[in-house]
Amino acid sequence: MPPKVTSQDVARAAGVSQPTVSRVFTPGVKVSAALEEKVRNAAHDLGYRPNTLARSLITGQSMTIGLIVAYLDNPFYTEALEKMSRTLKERGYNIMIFMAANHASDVDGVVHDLLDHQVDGIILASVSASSALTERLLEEGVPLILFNRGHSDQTISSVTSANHQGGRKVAEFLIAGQHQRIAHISGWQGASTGYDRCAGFLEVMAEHGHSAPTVVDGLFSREAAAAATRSLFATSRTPDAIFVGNDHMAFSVIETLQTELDIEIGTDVSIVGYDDVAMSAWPSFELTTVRQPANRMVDAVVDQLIAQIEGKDLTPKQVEIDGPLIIRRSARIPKGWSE
Amino acid sequence: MPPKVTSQDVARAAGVSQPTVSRVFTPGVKVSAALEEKVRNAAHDLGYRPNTLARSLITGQSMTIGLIVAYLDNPFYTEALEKMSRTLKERGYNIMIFMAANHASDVDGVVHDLLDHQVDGIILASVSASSALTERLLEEGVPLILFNRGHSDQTISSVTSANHQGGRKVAEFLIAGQHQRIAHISGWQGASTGYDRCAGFLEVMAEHGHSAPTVVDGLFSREAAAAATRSLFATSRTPDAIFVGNDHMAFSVIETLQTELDIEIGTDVSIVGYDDVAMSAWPSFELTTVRQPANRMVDAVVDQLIAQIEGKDLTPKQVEIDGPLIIRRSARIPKGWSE
DNA sequence: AGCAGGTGTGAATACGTATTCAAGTTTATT
DNA sequence: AATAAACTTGAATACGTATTCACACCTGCT
Repeated sequence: MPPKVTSQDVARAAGVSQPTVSRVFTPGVKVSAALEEKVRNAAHDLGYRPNTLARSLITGQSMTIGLIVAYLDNPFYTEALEKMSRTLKERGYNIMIFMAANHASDVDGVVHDLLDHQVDGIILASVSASSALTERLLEEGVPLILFNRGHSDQTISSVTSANHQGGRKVAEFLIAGQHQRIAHISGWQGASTGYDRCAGFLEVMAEHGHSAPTVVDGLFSREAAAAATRSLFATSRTPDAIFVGNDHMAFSVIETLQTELDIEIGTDVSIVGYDDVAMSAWPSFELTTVRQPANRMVDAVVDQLIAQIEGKDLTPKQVEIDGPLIIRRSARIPKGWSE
Repeated sequence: MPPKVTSQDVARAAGVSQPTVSRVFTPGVKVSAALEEKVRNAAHDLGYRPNTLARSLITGQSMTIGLIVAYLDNPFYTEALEKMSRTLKERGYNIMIFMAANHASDVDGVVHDLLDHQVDGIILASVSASSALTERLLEEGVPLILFNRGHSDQTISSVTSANHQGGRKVAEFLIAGQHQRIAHISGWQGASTGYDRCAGFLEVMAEHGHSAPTVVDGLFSREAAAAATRSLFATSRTPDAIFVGNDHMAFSVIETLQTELDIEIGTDVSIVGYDDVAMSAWPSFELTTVRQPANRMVDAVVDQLIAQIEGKDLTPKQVEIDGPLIIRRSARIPKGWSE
């Protein structure tokens, strides 16, 4: 194992000083063409590459973003993860990733790990943070953004889709479709995404005189959603439409209806989901759903985070990105609405 | 933004020297109980946490593993990713992650990024490395392991399932089921996983006198697999069984058969996949498939990688982990085989 | 009491780089 | 041609920690 080659070694080989080597590899710093040539040649011959750790230690910039993510079984997050990785890499940042159970205590511990590694910023994908934690981060000057999760107090930045508006769209669509008994298997009510979609949905329902539709919490889980489905159909007044809090649960609902209850989707019962993950377009599901534009959401997170890092402007900002209702076969289509 | 609190600050506050503070936070180093108490109190009061960058710079251990992954749309890899994250964290390591297109050139660039960050080891999940790259890593003393991909020359470590054996199992199962026209939509033949499964399958077919069954490369892609399915059924001699190179493609094959060709799965045609991802057990698919034990494979990669890091023993090792055939409804069950 | 051996601590240094500062060199200006 | 201004470069230093080394201290032995 040969000793690592350092900027000193390159300097010696090129007959210049160590700072000159450093300057050659620091963008935006001028070095005469002659010396630059010599340094680059020497560096190439020796196989020199700058040590990022040493660089970060002195600049205070690690060029690393901490990413904490839960629910990786939901393909929406893997799509987002992939996009984040590409986008951040394009902008020169690396990702240090952790999976977290959704307990706040767990998240706190992981965030401290990230801080120890001097990350320049933190993205929380579908997990929330304790306020003790966000205060600490504010002190430390490390920006934090929630991805696909809002926060009650406005002191913390987030990027979500327009969940309230999306819930409204679904209710309007189902009501226009002449459905009489519309139920909702919601996302986890402890999460803003689950709560806001539900609230928007209920708002429109009330506006149209559908008082107190049945709502069951599906907890963003396939199993809970299947159980909720069974409970909805164990009563006398069975639904003719179900708005499901995300696609991941909707697939489970569809399968439960088809397999266990022999109910036909799109005719006997209309199903509408939320997210528009790739699987929603699969022939097995053909799921009508509200699109969360993962690409634009990721761009927004990255833009906002980097702006905060480089601008040192930590004023929180809540971004909501609107998405259309994507109409497929899983729900009856109202007259005059196009597929 | 308050200045970062360093070990110097803690030393001053506790009335000791900086090295003493360092020793308190370095496991396996003795400090008298009295001083340790004072240091821990001062550290707690000031909110001190050691700077991992500075520590890594001097120890030469970043406690970070580089992970490069492709095909994140295949749930097998997200399951593995989740497990890797948890396992590595338990053992004190962090993950720096990159998504890579499957071009070798792309991978080389990313690996250099990782080396610049002084990662202690590298895992390549379903991507392969150029030999120029592996030589460089060997020089550098940074261990590399391939996950779910083998390599022709034996100089590089890998963890895979027993793909050849798995391909054999499928062929034996389908032949025992009295299938007459068995075809194979293979995984990408440029990848060892795709190739080995195919080879094992063909071997058994030949042993039983089925000469030259139809094989089409599905490239691990849903679209290519759907196209392959159509081409198989565009001929006069249509298959009564298809071995598909992984589950991800198998779902696409099943949907194409059901939706476009109105063929019933498990009766008209038997489908067998490979991986046993969670989705295979979904009621919509009920896919018979060879299980790749993701947990055990991840444990093997992590064990092997850490052994190489800590033992500095870089002798390559190829690990193969056997997995059972999981029998479900997507393929006719031979007499005497239990579901 | 005297000395060998062990233990805990601080001073000094190292890790590999970016940056400040002063000195040296070139270019522009009158 | 002389001086001011602009630009390059190297010496020295800083980042925050872990580790070597020497020293002082305490223990247990003859």
